[in-house]
Amino acid sequence: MESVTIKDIAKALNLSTSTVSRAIRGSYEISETTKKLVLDYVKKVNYRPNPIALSLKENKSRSIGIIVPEIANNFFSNAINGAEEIAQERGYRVMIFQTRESAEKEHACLQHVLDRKLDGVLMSLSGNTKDYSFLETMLKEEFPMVFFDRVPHTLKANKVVADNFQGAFDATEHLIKMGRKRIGHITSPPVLSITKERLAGYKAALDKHNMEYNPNLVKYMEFDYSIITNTIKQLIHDENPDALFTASDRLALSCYGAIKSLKVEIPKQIAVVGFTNLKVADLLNPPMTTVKQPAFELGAEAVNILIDNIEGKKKEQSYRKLELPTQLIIRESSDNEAI
Amino acid sequence: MESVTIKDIAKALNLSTSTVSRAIRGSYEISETTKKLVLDYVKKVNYRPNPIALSLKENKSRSIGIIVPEIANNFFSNAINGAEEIAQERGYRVMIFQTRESAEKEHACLQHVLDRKLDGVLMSLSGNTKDYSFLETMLKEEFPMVFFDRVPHTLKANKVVADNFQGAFDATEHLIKMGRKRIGHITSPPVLSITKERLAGYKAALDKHNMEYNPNLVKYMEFDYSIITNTIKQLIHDENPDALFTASDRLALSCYGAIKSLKVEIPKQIAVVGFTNLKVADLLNPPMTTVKQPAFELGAEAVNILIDNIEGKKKEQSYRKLELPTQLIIRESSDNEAI
DNA sequence: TTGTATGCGTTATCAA
DNA sequence: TTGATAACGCATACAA
Repeated sequence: MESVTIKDIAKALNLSTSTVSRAIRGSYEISETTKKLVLDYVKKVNYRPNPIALSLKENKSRSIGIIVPEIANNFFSNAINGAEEIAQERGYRVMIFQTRESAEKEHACLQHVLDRKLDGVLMSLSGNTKDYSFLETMLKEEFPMVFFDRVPHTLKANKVVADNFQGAFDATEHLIKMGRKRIGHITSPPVLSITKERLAGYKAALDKHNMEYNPNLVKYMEFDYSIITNTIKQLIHDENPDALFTASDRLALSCYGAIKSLKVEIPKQIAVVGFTNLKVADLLNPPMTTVKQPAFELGAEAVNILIDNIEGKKKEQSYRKLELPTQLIIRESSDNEAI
Repeated sequence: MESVTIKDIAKALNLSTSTVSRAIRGSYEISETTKKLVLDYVKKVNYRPNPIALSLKENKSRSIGIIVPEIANNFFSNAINGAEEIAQERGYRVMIFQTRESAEKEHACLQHVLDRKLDGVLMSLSGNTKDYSFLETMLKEEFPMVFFDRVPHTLKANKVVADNFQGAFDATEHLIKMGRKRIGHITSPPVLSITKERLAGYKAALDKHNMEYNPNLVKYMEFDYSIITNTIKQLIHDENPDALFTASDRLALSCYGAIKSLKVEIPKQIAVVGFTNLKVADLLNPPMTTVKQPAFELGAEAVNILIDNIEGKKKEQSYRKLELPTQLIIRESSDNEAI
């Protein structure tokens, strides 16, 4: 796949490379006739500027990176879709990276973003990232960066998140109003911002309704499937919860699986509420009550802020934190009618 | 984020850039002492070679592209995971692109792959790609390329697919053995290879059991959700099928939705069999019988062939077609016990 | 063993 | 208005 270069064009047209370049870039310091001559030829041979050469020269790429823990996850892939759509509109390419929940891989991805001279990065932290020092350095050097969903709570940076507190609050309060007394909370690793915020919402709802917070009812989960199911079973066995509020789609599905395998009935014995935007929530057995997150919008808003940042539209080092509303969608898995 | 270059190192160490370059690349034509000197300094300042400069010089990137119709699709994201894992093992980076089922976007992605000097590309065709001429050109120019899942059936090329014929045959025969008489087939656009192969399997099973093929029971679907549900409802109304075999996870979920909204019971009135590897199939109401595709393995095998190709291990222009087995997983949605 | 010079594709600067 | 040249970071052919 040999590609035509400016040099080829110059040779063919008996011009210098600079003239050709000028014609292509639409510089005004050039005669209309030459310009037309070049442009016609360009079209004819389907010349395409070499983005690698441009990147080398300009030290930028008109591309942004998106780093997520896992693309085989509807929330993240939808967020990516939102981001990509806006990025494209605004003339940027997108490079997608996944960390598979590994802090090392995350670091490698960031390095790659820098090495490839990407203009900025959108990221959601891995479940094992404890050390923010590299992120801090990048922020200090003013590398354009926006965090979404799983954000580093101790760092000053642009952040776009769902209203995790309110979402968790609504879900928990709903369960309380449905008469549930022992509400378990299955959640993500404690380092993540979403974990803390959702736990806070859960606690606040309990508190409002004068229910005691019982730490035994809260389980933090790593990303190992086999352990997850067993832990949930153990929790059900030990603590006899009458409801489970989970902090993610993945976990909610694991709950369904664990509960089913115990021959326990949803919602009769245990109600389940997820935190997700899974398309299938409605088709599960029973249909799952869930806190809907605006994944697409999250990605879209985040990339808008990022590109504003890249293009210097930020107001002198002020960081934006955007919080998008969640929505509780009530279905049978938490519905007392079904009891 | 200013990065250290070879020139910086040379200056700091009072050496020439070529010496530094040689030390880093481990050339042997260099004294051990200088080598150590350079390498130590390299480590100290955390020098990282500029991949852009390398790409410009070498006209390759040690990166491959993966073009899929949609990443928010479990089958494709799992295939990507398989591909990425192997690619990384073999020292290649992966760039992910999605076409959103648009032939134009697909062409743009391919152009980008070429412009960015990626070393090869793994691709699954969009549902609207009718014109293979560009692909043909790329193949003729021997650009390393492997198709997977949705492959161009008229083109000589490397292909990795699931055994779609057998999978569809097994699914249909299973329904027949369960006593179903009017088996509908909801499938993807007719241009796709998977559509043709799965239809052939469906027909072959009917034929084997002396059942007449009725074209009215087959519906080809584009990628517009709203229409899909209505068409399925219409089919049920017009043709009164007692089973639906769908050619994808997405379509199977739409069937569930449509059937539910008609207050028809699965599998009592209509059995459903999907073609998918959806994790949730087991948790649906009722659990869904499905033809499992080895998505991860598909991606992994495809990338292996691709990299063999890139590294010149291919046997003089012979194309490989790999067909991976599928597996029918029987659950309640097609089970007569439940009737 | 080390250094110098060149080129990859492009644009900016300066000269003509 | 056009052309020659340098530079971006790197590897390498060639010279020393």
